[in-house]
Amino acid sequence: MNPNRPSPNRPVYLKLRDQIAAAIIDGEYAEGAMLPSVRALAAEQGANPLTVAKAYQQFQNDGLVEVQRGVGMYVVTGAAERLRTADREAFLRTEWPEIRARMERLGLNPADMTMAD
Amino acid sequence: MNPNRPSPNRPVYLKLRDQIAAAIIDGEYAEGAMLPSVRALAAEQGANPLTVAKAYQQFQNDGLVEVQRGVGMYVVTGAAERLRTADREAFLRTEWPEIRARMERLGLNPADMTMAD
DNA sequence: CGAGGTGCATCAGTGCCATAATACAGCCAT
DNA sequence: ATGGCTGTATTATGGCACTGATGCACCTCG
Repeated sequence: MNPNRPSPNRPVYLKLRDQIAAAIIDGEYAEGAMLPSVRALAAEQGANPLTVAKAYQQFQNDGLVEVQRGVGMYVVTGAAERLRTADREAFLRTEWPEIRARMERLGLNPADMTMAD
Repeated sequence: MNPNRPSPNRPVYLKLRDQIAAAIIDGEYAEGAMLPSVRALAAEQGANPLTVAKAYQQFQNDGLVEVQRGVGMYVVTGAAERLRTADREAFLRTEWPEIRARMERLGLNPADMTMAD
């Protein structure tokens, strides 16, 4: 019935990526700490190690995690802050305008939206 | 770099569906009026007629448009209102909580978000 | 009746995603 | 040194969603 906006079949590696990013921002994966091995996280999430690796990859490309080959992947210091600010900017620039337009069309006002919906 | 939340490759038929829904809500496709033929809209949007048909299909399933075989598809009376209310409810129930959580994580507050940015 | 417009069904092709099974390369504690 | 843990590369395979092309059934109008 509804527009079903969030893509129905979000790829697993993207879900994992979001989930990991959230964990870093929240400090669940503390800076300097080693994040779960691809095999461990794969087993925990019921996914394939390669899929987890694919999710991890983007973070190392962005220099947010550091790979110590044969040891593990570690969260770089300052990763949480960098991640949050970059995320926020991207959100405001690309997502928010659409959301705002959508809400306006539906007769909703963000300013009126508090904890209670 | 960023989570890239809105699925990068949003399927065409979903984009069309959103676009059509918006047109109905805004009255651009008036109630009782016939909406563009699948071929016409396909040509205009540079898409495949089948893709447009797929976008239209959901509206007829929901009884928002009426098909006169061999003639065209017409917007049912009351479609705009029904569509908006259903959309709004769905938005508040499924999308908004996620958006709110996401904003909170990024240190944003909907109440502070006005027309600016 | 015939031409041109409708929606709709069918089949096939394409690309991304996820999985699997190995194998390799590096590090570390025992 | 050896076993066990890391990440990584390779190749192959299956599934699924999306797209594309064609043809058919139906209606309207002249």
